[in-house]
Amino acid sequence: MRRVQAAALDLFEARGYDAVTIEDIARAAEVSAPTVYRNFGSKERIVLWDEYDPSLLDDVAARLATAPPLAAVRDALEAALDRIYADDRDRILRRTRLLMRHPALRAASAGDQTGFRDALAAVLRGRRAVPDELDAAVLAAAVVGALAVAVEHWERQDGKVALGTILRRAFARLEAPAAPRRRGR
Amino acid sequence: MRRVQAAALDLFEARGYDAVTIEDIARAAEVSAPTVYRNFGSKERIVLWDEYDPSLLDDVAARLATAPPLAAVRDALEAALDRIYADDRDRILRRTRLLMRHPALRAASAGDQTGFRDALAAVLRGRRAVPDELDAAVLAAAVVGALAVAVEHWERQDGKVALGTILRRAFARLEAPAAPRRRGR
DNA sequence: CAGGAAGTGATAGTCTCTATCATATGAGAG
DNA sequence: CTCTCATATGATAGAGACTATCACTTCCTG
Repeated sequence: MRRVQAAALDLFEARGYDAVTIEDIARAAEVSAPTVYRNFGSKERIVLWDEYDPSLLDDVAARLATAPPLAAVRDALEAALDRIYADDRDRILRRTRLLMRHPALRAASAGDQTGFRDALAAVLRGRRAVPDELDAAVLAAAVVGALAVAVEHWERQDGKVALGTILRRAFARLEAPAAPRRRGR
Repeated sequence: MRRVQAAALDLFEARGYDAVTIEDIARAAEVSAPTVYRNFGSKERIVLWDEYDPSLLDDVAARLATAPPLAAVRDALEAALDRIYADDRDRILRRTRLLMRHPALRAASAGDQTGFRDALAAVLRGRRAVPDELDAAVLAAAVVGALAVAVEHWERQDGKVALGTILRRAFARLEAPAAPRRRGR
C-alpha cells in the first residue's frame, strides 16, 4: 500500500492530479486497478490515506480528566505531532501540498475533518468535559478548524517553521478570540 | 434552474441520492443532461447551489469598522439569516437534510466552507481588523465551524428552534471557549 | 432582413468506481 | 505431503458522472 501511495504521489506531482488515471498508478505500482480500489476505495483516498491517528482520541479523553478541554486537545495534538514529525514530515508535506492545490482533494479532506470534528465532540461530551451538545460541537469545530489552518499555514511556508509552534499560536488565538492584539510575532 | 433543483430534490428524497441519475433529473425537469451540467457543473452542485450570499462579506467588512471581529461576523450572519429565513427556510431545511445524510454531499459542502473560510479571513485581514494572517485564518475557521455546527443542530431538531437562536448560542460559546459552564439551557 | 451571440440537444468518448468470476498463494489439518 | 479453506489478486464487463464537439434554434442588434 505504501508502494502504491508513493507511486501515486510521484505521478501526481509530475503530471497533476487530474491527468493521472488509476490505470497509470496501478501500472507504476505493479498491481491491477481493482486492487488499488480494494485498498483505497477512491482516487482521493490514495492521497488522504493515513491522515489520522486513532489513538489520538483516547489520549484526549485521558487528558480531559485533569486539564480543561482546549488544553487537553492541544496537548494531545502536540504529543501526536511530535511522535510522527520525525518520520513522516516530508510525506505529510508532499500530501498537504497536493491537497491544497486540487479542489477535489480539498473537498475530500474537508469531509474527513467533519468526521473528526464529530468524533472529537463525542469525546468531549462523553467525558462530561463539555456536557452540552451544541457547546461540544462548537468547541470541536473550532479546534479542527484551527488544526487545519495551522497545517495549511505550515505548508505555505514549506515546512520551515515547526508545525508545533504554529499550532500553539493558533490555539492561543482560539483561547482569546476577542483580543485582537498580541505581542509582535 | 430552480425547476431543475426542485425536481432533483424531489427525486433525491424519494429514492436516495445515489439511486438518482442525472438522466432522471433531466427527464423530470424536461431538459437535457448536458444542460444540467452546463448549469450546475456537477451532481452535488444541484443540491448545494445557492448556498451562499455574496453580499454577506461586504456586510461583514462594513461592520468591522465599528464592531470587534466576532461581533461583526455574528451580526452580519444574523442579518443575512433574517433576510432569507422567511422565504427559503423550508428549502434550506430540505437541502441540509440531504446534505447530512450523504457523505458525498457532506464532503462537497465542507469544501465550500473552506472556500468561505478563506474569503472571510481575507476580509478580516483586509480591513486590518485582524492583521496577522494566521490569527485571521483561525478566527475565520472558528466562525465557519460554528455556523456549520449551528445549521446541523438546527436540522437535527427539524428546524423547530429558530436558527438565529442557535447561532447566538454557538457564538457565545466561541467568545468564551475556556469557560465550560453556563447558565442552564 | 442579415448576422452574431447565447442557449439547447444529441452524440461520442473518457474515467471513476462497482460487481463478478476465476485463479493463485499461503496456513493449517489430517 | 496433500487436502481444504481463507484471503488476495487479476481480468472482464458494466453503470454512471462528466467533457467535448457539433448542429440547431432563438433572440437580439444593426
